Formats: sequence, C-alpha cells, structure tokens
Amino acid sequence: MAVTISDVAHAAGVSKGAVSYALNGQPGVSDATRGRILQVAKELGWKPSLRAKGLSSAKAYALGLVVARDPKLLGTDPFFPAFIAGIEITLAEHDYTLVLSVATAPGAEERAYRKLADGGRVDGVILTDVRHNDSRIGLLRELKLPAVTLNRPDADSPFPAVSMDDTDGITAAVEHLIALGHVRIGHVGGAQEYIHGRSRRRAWESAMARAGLAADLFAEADFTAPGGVAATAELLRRPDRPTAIVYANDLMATSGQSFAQSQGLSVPGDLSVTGYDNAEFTQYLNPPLTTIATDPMRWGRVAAQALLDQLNGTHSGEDTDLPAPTLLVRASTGPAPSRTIKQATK
Amino acid sequence: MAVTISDVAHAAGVSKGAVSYALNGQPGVSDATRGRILQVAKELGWKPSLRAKGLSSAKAYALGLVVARDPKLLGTDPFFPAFIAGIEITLAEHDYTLVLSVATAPGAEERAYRKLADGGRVDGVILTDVRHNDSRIGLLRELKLPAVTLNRPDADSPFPAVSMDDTDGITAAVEHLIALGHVRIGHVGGAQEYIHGRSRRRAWESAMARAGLAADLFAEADFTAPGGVAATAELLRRPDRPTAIVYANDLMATSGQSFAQSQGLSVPGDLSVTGYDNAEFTQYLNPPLTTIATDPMRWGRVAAQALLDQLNGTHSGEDTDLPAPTLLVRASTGPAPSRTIKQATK
DNA sequence: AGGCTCTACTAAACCGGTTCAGTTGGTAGA
DNA sequence: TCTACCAACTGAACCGGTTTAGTAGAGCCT
Repeated sequence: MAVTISDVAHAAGVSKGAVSYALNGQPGVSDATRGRILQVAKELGWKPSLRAKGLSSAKAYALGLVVARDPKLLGTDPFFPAFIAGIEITLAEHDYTLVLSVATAPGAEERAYRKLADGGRVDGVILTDVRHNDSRIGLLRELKLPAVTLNRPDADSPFPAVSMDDTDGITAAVEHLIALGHVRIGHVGGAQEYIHGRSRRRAWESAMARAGLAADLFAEADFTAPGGVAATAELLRRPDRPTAIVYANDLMATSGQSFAQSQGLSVPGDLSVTGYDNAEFTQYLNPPLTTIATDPMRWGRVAAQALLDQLNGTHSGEDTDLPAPTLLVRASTGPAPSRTIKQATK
Repeated sequence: MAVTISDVAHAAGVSKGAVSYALNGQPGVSDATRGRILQVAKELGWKPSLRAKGLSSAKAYALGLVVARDPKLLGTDPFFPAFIAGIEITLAEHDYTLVLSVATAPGAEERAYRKLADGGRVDGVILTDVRHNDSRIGLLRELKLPAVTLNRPDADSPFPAVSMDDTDGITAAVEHLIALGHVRIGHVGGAQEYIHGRSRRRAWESAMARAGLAADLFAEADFTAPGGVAATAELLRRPDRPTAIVYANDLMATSGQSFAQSQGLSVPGDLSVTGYDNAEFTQYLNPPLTTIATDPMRWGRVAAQALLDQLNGTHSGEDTDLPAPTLLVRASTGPAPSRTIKQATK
C-alpha cells in the first residue's frame, strides 16, 4: 500500500539491491548514487516495512516482557510502570519495541512465553520476579529465547543478569532501627518463592546476627496488602512482640502500619515501620513511611541494553551490578519505646 | 531454522498451498487430506511464523498502546496496570499481542505513534487520556491507523469510543456529602486539558447547582500528588474554606488529605475528602479514603475487543457504554462540622 | 594487448507464509 | 459417449525487504 523499496529503486533508476545497500550504509554503491537514492527515498516518504525486514533478516525488532501477577497486585506495585518506562527509553534509541504480556491466570505465564517465542514475535525477553529454582530458565532454554534476568537466579542460568542488591537497603534499615534503640525487630517477608523475598529476609537475619540480636520475629507474607495485615497481626500477637518491623515492600508496610494503628498502637511511638520501594504514596501516609528508594527506571534501561547487547553479540557475558538503593528515613521510625511492652488492644 | 510450511507439505506429500488451506480451515482440501496434514503438522511441531504471516497478509497481529505520562506519575497511577491486564485478556483469545510505548519526553508521543504506524508494527491503537481538541485524532487519521478512544473526544473523531461515564460517580460523591450536611464542597480537578478532568469538574458543578449550592470552590491541579497538595492549600486558604473536597483522583485526594492533617485539620472532623479510582492503598490510609470504584480491567477488555472488531470489520460503529463506577463510602467523609469555621493553623 | 583486480552495480534467489490461476480426475446430465 | 461441471489439488506469483552470485567497465601492471 505504501511506497516500497521497488518504487524507490525505479524512481532512482537503480535496482532493489542497490537501494538496500544505500539505505543500510553498506558498501557496494558509490557516494553519488547513495546520495541520490537517499534523496529519492526521502522525497517519496519511504518507510521500511518492519514485517518484510523481519522476514528476511529473521528478527522481530521487539523485546518481550511477561508480567505474572495477580490483577489486584498489579495496580498497586509502583515498580512496573517505572521499570517499563526505563526499558522504553533504551528501546526507543534502537528502533525496537516492547511487547508486553500480562499473565494473570495460572499456567498463562508459560503460554505467554511460548506465544512470544513460537511465532518469532520477539527476539528476547526480560525476566522479572525471579523465583527459587525458576522453571522459566529451563523453558526459555528450550524455546531458545535469549533473555536477561533481574538479579541472578539461584538455579543455574545461562542468561546474563542485571542486579540491584537489596541487602544494603535492608541492612541500613535494620541498623537504623538498632541505632534508635530497638532490639526486637521483626521482618514481614515477601513470598519466599521469590529470590528477592529470600534475599531480603537473609539480609535482615544477617544484620540482626551481626548486632547479636535474635532473628526470630519473622512472618512470611506475599507482597500484598492483605498479606501484610495478616503477617503483622501474627507478629503483634507474639508475647515478645516487636517494637519495629522491617517490611519487604511498601504495600505490606502500608497495610501493616494501618493495621497496627487500628489496634491502638502508635506509629512510631509503639511500633516503628519500614518499607521497600519508595512508592510515591508512602510519603503521604500518616506518618510518612521510612522506606528504601530504588530506581526501577534505571533498572529497566540497563536491562534492555544488556539484552540488546546480547542479541547483537556485543555483550560481555558478565553480570551487571546497579548501585544499591538507599534508606530514606521518614516519620514511621522513631526511638524504641522505653516502657514495658503492653499487649496490643484487641 | 524451525519447521516451515514447506517441510510439512513435503512430509505430507502435498503442496504448500494445500497445507495453507488445511491449516486455516479453508475449503479446497478433502477432509481426509486435511486430517493428514494437521496430523503431520502436529508431529513436526510446526508453528506458523508470525513474520511471514504478517508479510503476506499485511497484518501485524498486534495492537498498540502509547502511554504519555510523566515518569513520576507513572508509578503511582493504579489505572494502567489493570487496564493493560484487561487488554491482554482479550488479546490472548485472538492471538494478538500488545505493543506498549511509554512516552515521557515531550514530542515523544507523536514519534511513538509514527513509529508504530510506519513500520506496520501494529494494526491499531487504543487512545487513552483523551485531551481537549486532541491532536492525536488528526495524527491517527493521517497515519491511517485504526483506533478506539477511551471516552468520546470533544473534537470530531471518526473512531469508535468505549466510554465509562464519570458523571454518576462524582454526582454520588457530592450528594453523599450534601446528605452529610456539607454546603461548602470544593473540587480539586485534574488537568482541564484532559476530557476526564473537564467532565469531572462539570459533574461537580452540576450536582452543586442542582442542590442550589455555589460551585465556587474549585482549584485546578494536574492529577499528581504535589499538585493535590498545592490545590488543597489554595482551597483551605480561602476565607470561606470548604468543609469537604471532592478530588478528581485518589492520588490528589491522598496527598490533599495528608496535607490537611499536617495543617492540624481532622479528617473527616474538619474536612471530608473523596477520591476517584479506588487505588488499593486508599483503604490503608488513615482514615481510609471514600472513593469511586472504577473497573479499569473491564475497560481494557472491552476496548481491545472493540478495536479487534473494527479491524475485522464486525464493529457496529456505535460507541460502547460501560457501567458507571460507584461510590465507595469509607471513613474520610463524615458529617459537616457544626461549629464555626476556624482557620487552619499555619 | 592481454590478463588481472577492483568497484559499482544488477538479477535473482530467498525468508515463510497466502492466494490466484490452472490442471486433473470423477461424476452427472443429455 | 460426449460435454459440463465441480471438488481437490498443484504450481507459481506475491508480500517487501536482504543477500548472494554474477557482470560490466575502469584502472593497473607487464
């Protein structure tokens, strides 16, 4: 329908091949001819057909991202939109596009990867939310789909990783609380199925151990708000209940803080709380949340670049380490209560 | 690299054409032959190449969505992730994929649409965040790119719209506040450049007029949290400051409520507050936010279906109306204060 | 002058599908 | 028995690029 390479060739009085060489900056045409062809192409408003290009060069000029989340969780996590924006910044510079799949139903995730791979819709994918012994590693290997993972999987993975350490942030949070005099510091973890759920828990354990404190106040949740409530309730029910809780993400911290307040506890008077992610709304909570400020946009930018490098063979093969996120102290953390612990009112 | 239609044809002892007919359910092959071909194709693990299919049938089998937002705002709006999930649900049923573009820099938006159109990367796009006299309508017309708009643009648009009325929700919020005895009900609007910013403002004005109340407590903001703070500050500075504020979205309501509290006002004792969207975190605010519960996922599902219908010519050409979102009363709204107005403490 | 190499280009094959124009064989109708 | 027609299939063109093999002509060397 639009103007094709043949039209340009005809108008410039050369063959299709010459036009292709000229437009791709390849040798095989004189500078004079190249200039004329480019001129004609511009005049005719020629735009290369991605489809034709893809067919002959066996590339899709697209990267894939499969997000497997509960729809409820999707709208709340501030990570993805910023992360995707970062990916786009990189892709826009390379005439690639992003194909996004959202898998909400169980089993839909594997189907989504297969769909992207089978038809050759994408040239590679970015793997987020890496899980313990993640089955997707094997799947992608089987599908022969190049990939980049966010953080290094605990299972053997042939794919380069782009990592943002979460140890430092959690450690800083725990040390901040210890400096405030807290001793019984609990941790509400994300699903331990995720490696970032695990690493944050381990970071909390290590920091506690280094300070000679017992890391026994742990409750596992699932990164969701209701999960945060349940886990917080569990910790507060303990006879030796914590005076501070380090949450594995902002959403759980938000709902946990809200729950504690509804039980008559003052934050941070009776309970200090820290989050993770620095979602924008956390600064408008009452009190504003002490949290750990990550940079998802940068993560997206770098991950996309690593994948592109891998596709054109210029990737070093080594993992990339991003600067660790830092602690952002706000008003949800304060000195440990000096009085004897009083049970939370039921 | 993979198995092609020629491989299947050879293995089944027929021509490429016959295989194509068989696999697409077209007439021209006997049932016996068709069965044999399908059998062979399955055995060989044949998957059609999207690229080849796209080239010969002049389709991309993909829909586009361009999101033009400030990166800061992106992470906070609960609308998009759920909306995109809805789109995916529909697309997954039709072997289409979603190409997502995020345009953060000014001017990037138009480039993004051109990029999607030029190479033939997508067969159509969904237009969100429709603006007053939206220039994208003309652009898409020029690019000959089929589209569906979310809500009907105020400028002349040839594209079908999928609408979710926001009048009812805002009206319900205002009436709820009036029933609680409020008289001075303000409105913090979103950017009036957006048609949903305008329609929410008009809905507030109409509801006030119907109750015989003056609609003079308006402050325009931009749907962002800092904007909500500024607009709230402006309204509270007025001598006849409002006892209730209807916000055009949750993010502004959240930051506005937080700001009012920081000024020593009690919510809802001194000031009642309503939001719009029902972002999950709003139920964990202190107090939980009265807001309007929309259904972005359904919107995405229906919009994608409308676009697909349009592409294969089965669209009626009429706009689709979705059920209006409803008011969700929580604790941020309460009876109007009976005492004389005291100035907010500075 | 003949042979050689190099540049600049053309013609055609190719990617993997769809689709159109024929071809074949069988059956029905006269 | 001859024609007409139809179902079932084949071969080739086609989509719009890339890429390979081949060629014409210029320039250089001996």
